[in-house]
Amino acid sequence: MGFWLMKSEPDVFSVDDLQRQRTTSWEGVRNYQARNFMRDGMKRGDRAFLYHSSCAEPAVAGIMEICREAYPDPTQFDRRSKYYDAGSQPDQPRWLMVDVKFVRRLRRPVTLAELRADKRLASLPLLRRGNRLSLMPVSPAEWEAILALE
DNA sequence: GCCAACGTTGGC
DNA sequence: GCCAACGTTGGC
Repeated sequence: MGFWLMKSEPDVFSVDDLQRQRTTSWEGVRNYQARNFMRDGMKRGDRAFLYHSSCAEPAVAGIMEICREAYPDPTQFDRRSKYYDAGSQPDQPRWLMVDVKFVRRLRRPVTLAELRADKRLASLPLLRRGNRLSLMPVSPAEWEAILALE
């Protein structure tokens, strides 16, 4: 089983929203490296942390499960969507998404500051300076280390 | 293929 | 709102 971390701005989509909806399509990934992780790495049953970014207290907030593997993101073909991509051809979609389902909230949010303070997480891409990946793999050891902080 | 300009991300 | 860092674009 693989482990991941996926960023979301809570103003747009938060752990509260996921808990309410139970499941959601992870639309709007428009970065090739992140897309490749979804396409080549994410498998049904994998677990992912939901991380709140661009907010007052950036933190890992919840746990999700990948419930559908990568498939074309329809928003790339929707002219009214902010994720519309005129360069993507319907017979050769450029962007993919996965579906995720709510597993549980963390007992309390584990903040970015707490993650930074933990030596075991030193190589987590999230903590690297200037990192802009919206979705990244987490090693089993890192997964456990983060859970130990909640 | 290089690289400057531009747009976006995301912590603070 | 600021700004550093990075990815993308497009002229050459």
